[in-house]
Amino acid sequence: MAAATRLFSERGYDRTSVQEIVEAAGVTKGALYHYFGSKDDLLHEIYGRLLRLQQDRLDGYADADEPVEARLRRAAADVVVTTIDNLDDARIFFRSMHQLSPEKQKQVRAERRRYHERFRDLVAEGQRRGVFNAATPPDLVVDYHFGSVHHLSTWYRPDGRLSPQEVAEHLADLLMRALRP
Amino acid sequence: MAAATRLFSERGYDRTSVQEIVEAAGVTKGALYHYFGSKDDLLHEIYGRLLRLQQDRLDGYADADEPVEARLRRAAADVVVTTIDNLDDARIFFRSMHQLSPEKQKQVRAERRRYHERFRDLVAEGQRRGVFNAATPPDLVVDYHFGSVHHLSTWYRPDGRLSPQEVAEHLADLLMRALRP
Amino acid sequence: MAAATRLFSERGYDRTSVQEIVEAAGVTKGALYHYFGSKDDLLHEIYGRLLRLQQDRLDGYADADEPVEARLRRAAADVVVTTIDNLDDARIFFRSMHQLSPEKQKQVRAERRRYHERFRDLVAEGQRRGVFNAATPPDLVVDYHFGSVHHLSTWYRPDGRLSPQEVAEHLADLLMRALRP
Amino acid sequence: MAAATRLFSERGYDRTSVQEIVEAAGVTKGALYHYFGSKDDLLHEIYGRLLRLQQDRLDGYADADEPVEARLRRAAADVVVTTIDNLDDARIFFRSMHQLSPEKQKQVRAERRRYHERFRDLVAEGQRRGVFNAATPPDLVVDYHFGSVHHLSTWYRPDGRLSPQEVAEHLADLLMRALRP
DNA sequence: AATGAATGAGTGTTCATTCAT
DNA sequence: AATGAATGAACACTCATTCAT
Repeated sequence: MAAATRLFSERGYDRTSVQEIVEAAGVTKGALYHYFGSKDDLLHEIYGRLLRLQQDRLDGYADADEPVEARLRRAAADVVVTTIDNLDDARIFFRSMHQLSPEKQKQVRAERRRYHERFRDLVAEGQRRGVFNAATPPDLVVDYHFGSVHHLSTWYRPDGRLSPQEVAEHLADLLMRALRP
Repeated sequence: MAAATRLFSERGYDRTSVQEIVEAAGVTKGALYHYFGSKDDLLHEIYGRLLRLQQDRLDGYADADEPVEARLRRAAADVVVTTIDNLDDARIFFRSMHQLSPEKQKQVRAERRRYHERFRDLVAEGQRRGVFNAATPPDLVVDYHFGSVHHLSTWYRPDGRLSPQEVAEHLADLLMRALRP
Repeated sequence: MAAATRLFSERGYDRTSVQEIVEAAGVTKGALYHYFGSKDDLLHEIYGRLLRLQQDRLDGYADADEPVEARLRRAAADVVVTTIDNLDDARIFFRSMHQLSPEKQKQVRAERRRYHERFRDLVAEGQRRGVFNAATPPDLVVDYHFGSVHHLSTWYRPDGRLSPQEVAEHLADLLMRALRP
Repeated sequence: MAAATRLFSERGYDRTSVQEIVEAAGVTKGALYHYFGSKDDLLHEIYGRLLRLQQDRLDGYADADEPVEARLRRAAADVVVTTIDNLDDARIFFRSMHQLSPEKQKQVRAERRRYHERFRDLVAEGQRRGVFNAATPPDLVVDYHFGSVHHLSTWYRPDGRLSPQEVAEHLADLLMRALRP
């Protein structure tokens, strides 16, 4: 999976052959197919790994005993750091969704929706409580923020000027300022 | 090109065969290759078309004789509308960049950088004049906004609740609020 | 024809496309097909040109009023010089015969046989007269010599140490020595 | 390889499709490409096979404990027999060299040069010892002889009047006579 | 558990030739 | 006389997957 993740991220799912994966991993095709039913399965596992990770972290922040502003801010910043820390997974996630088989795509979409909704509920809660500006539909706020998270895999370079934490702080600041009443 | 655009957007560049394109377009392979040097060339043309369109529109707004807040707001909203109006192109743009040949990719990146810089200069100008919050590096502000534009091709549905203009107003509002001093 | 000759010699007949020929010649496909019925025709013309040239020269030497040794020697040396002077044609000749259409191949073979026979008759005449060693069948002597002529297109370089005349003298010497009684 | 050899010899390398090879061999394309990296590879293997065979035989004769005249004569005759015995390989060799990829061509040329040099050294040795005529540069002598060997694939027919051994004796005689002091 | 030879349908691309203009 | 768009069959090669061992 590590080999597949690196290769999928580098050249894209369709441009990576099973032969290249097994060579990079130092195993044989037979062995790969013994553990994964298909190439598509490999991709699905990568999706699952990232989705579980992000969901767990979001749940942790959302359930915390803090004001909603603090909870949203932490969650918004954390997803940035986690995405940068798993940039290969993230790049695959946003680029290769349509290359999953329809049924697996459906499943991934469902998990992603759960994630989106949890995040949206934080926004909606803040709007209800009057601590956030209610002019924008909360779904749109979430898409606004996650667009920028998604976009990280396009422009972020580990050797750039800003650390993951700094980027996370800036992006969380932008979100929180956009939500000021 | 219309047939190719639709198919690339639907199933992705690598999943679309030249055979499918020519069948959808009602021409023969020979005819296609008479006008386009390669499949990659087709993709490049689609990129060029969208890039020119967006650049022209941005230039129009940036050069206008208005306060910088108004110019940035109009540009930020317009790119949303234009993206939604060309959602197939946009989906291809964000998904298939890495499937372009390296030299064409370089060229596209250069044009995209020009676009980014023009937009960034508006942000920087507002920050210099003190009408925008200067806490966030202007490049990051641009990536924040364009992340959400990029993301549109993932979630926006023409039959959804919000019209392109409404989405554009909301997203531009979010940006302007995030930039309030 | 000059463009085609150069290209056929450089990359071989099958590796040269009609498109490349017309581009090199600065004409269009339509124009080429106006004057030549097919690509194969072009090749045939090149064959014809060289065959006529060599046959004319051989006839000139064979008909001369000299002892047979002198006539053979001159003919043997001259074909070397003429081949080197038309090395592109010669390379095409020996390499691409099998790429001619069957009927054109037949025709070329017939002309070549005439050429071979004329040369062979000189050898046979010398053997009858007792000035040449008669141990070797004259056809074989001709193939021996023409093998080396054929081979020139493989190894001869215009910038090499030996001039065409020097090579010709050496090869004619070898032949004449091999024919000493 | 047997199927490929026959087909390449019959219709030429470029005129033989991989499809035809696999059909003649009774295997599938996939199977062929499992063992050979490319069509070019197949050709290269055929070259290698003939080159190794000829080099081994030449080395055997050149290293023998005999006067140089005898060693050269045997080598010169043997290459004729071996060439006739492998006439398909030989025809491919002389006709299709330029269809090999540049780097493989380079390699083949290098091996061929080794072969040429070994042969040439026998000629030079005889010239030094005074048993051969020294008027002709030894490289040219070798090209003279190998031209005729090369040429065999053009004219020799197994059902002709002369057996391989007879042809070999005649051609070796011609060479030895040409080299008499 | 693991191998790797084999499959067969599919890929993007090329090309000599034609023909309406 | 000349154009160049169009054809359509062919090309070398790839690849996810299977399966006997």
